[in-house]
Amino acid sequence: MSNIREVAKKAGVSVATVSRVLNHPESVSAATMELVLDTMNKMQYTPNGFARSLALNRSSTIALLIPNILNPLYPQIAKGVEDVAHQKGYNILLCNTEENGEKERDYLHMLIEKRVGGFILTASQLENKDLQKIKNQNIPFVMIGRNMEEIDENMVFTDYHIGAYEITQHLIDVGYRNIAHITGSLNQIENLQKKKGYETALQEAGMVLRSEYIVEGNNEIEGGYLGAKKLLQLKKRPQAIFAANDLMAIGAIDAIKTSGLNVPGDVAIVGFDDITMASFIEPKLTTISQPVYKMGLIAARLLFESIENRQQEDGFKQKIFVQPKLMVRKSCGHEDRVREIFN
Amino acid sequence: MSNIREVAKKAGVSVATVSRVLNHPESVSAATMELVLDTMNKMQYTPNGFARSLALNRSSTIALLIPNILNPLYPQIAKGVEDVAHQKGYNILLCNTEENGEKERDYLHMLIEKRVGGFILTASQLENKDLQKIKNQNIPFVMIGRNMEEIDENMVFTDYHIGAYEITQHLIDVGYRNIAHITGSLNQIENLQKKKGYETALQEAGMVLRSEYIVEGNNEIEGGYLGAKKLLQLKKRPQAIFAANDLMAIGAIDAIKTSGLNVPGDVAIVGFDDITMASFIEPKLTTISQPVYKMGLIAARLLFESIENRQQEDGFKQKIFVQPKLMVRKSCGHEDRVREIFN
DNA sequence: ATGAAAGCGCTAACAG
DNA sequence: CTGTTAGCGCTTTCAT
Repeated sequence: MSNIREVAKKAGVSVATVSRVLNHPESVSAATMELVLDTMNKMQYTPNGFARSLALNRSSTIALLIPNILNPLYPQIAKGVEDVAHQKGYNILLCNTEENGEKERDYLHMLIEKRVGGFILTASQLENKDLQKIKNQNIPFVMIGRNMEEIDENMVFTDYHIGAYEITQHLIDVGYRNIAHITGSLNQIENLQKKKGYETALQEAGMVLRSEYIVEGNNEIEGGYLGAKKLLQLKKRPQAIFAANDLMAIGAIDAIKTSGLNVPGDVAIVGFDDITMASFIEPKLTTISQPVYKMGLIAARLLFESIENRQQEDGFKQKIFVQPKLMVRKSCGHEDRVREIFN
Repeated sequence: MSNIREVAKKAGVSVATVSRVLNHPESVSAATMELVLDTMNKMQYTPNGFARSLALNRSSTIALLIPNILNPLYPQIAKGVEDVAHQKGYNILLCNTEENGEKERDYLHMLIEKRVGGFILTASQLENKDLQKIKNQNIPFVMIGRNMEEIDENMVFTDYHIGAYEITQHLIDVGYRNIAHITGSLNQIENLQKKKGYETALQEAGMVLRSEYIVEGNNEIEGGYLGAKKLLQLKKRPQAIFAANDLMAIGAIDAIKTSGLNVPGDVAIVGFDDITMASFIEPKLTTISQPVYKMGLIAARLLFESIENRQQEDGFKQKIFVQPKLMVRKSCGHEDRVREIFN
């Protein structure tokens, strides 16, 4: 693997000149230019990025931390981030944290050593102390998905509380009285917020909260399946279930079907996220949509803004709020109920 | 951001010693060890990975190139790769090539400059010339998914031809005579192989190939939808459709349903890949399963093997063949047909 | 327009 | 067990 010195020697110029044709082509005569380019080609020279980054003290890679790449939500975010990163000539270091704070912290250190240009933290479990570490190293970052009122950083998020509130409200509007909730992992703040939204909606409607109607899932299809099975065994079977994400909703639908019951006839199901598959399962899933691809785009743009202006007294932090949106489809039994009522 | 020299000075030792506590802790006295560790902490020192990689001439990151992160197949592969990479203390540079040879080649250059430790190329469109470039730089790589008989490199793949042959065969066995095929993008070799498998099965069964029964899709849900719509308009509507991947199969099912027809009653559908959702759509999808997560694992292990033995006269290349497996579920109408025949 | 040389932060001989 | 020092390959000032 040849280096800049060998190229310089072979071309009969100085290393500075070779460096210049790469970085400041305008400052090199046409003849030299061609000569150097030519010998680079002949020698199959590829500049060494490490040396370059070391000299320049900056890299062209950013890090993307996501909790679970197998949840279709996150590839969409990744796509958004990738689209702008690639356009900026950056690469992405992908880290799958598996919703594990330890692993996430682990990655954090590796990435700081790698001197990434910035971080995008998705549904991060990092604590203030960890974030402080990033800031101490003066590495810009933006958070996606989690609204932490108390910290003043770049973030783009939707309000989980409101989303959960709205969809529960919708279930109430349709006419259900006994509404259960399969939560996500309750050590994640957004799942607490969703649970809160669910509870608030119920309370405002003057309904009692029944603790047996709240079961904890694990954010995966299987958790939804298990949760629904548990709910089906209750003496007083719920009429509707709000699953904290679409994956669990899909699992819940599966559980209900395999129990010989009908969705939404016997039990209505709604989810959260609006992953692509939500529109393709049977019945089509009523859910809360967040524009995740866009959120990825926005977060990445925000990040590059910070990267490009890092020298400045760190500018204003932005909190970008994205409106969650109720998508009424079939699984909530909206139409059926409406018909029933008017009969 | 402090560096090794400052730490050394503050701790009153040499830079070599500081370096040693990081890289060869066994060769440092306990007292010095603690002292140095302590001042590192105090100064919030994080070693500079660039400098390290430059001095060592090796990095701890590998690159993963995938065609489309939005196709759930690839996150599974990524998970497999990530699992072993993380265990080895490596990070992953993720590149989404969008099935675009240009973009892939683009990434290739960036990654070579970044001196990644190795490449995992998934369903790559790279030509021999490009691969040669990687080899010239002496960077190990392994290919996933595509069996290129003619080149002698590490690869793990399933046989697309056989898979397509088998599932078409199964359609024939069930009793269908008019079997259509929605292909993937035909500029990708695996889709040519699948098409070939479909054709071979038909021919061996003594059936005629009808060109109007072959329509080209784009590997996405939408392509399957459009393809199926087109097929439904044919004078002689096919009884069964083999879609070249599950995403398109899902699109095709949607198209048939929205046309007021029934799957598999009116038209049977089968896919390829066995993505998670294949078991959750209605009817459950008959498809060909490839153990993609495992393939990711295997590929990554293979890669690390090459990385760790790179100095040796490059060892044997391995071609690991993974058996595709027919998953018979509902969408092919197997049971219905069997019943019909025995009535 | 070009060259000489310092320096980015680290590792690993080599010497003690 | 520890220190001195020569690189690793590149960019950039400072001369010319």
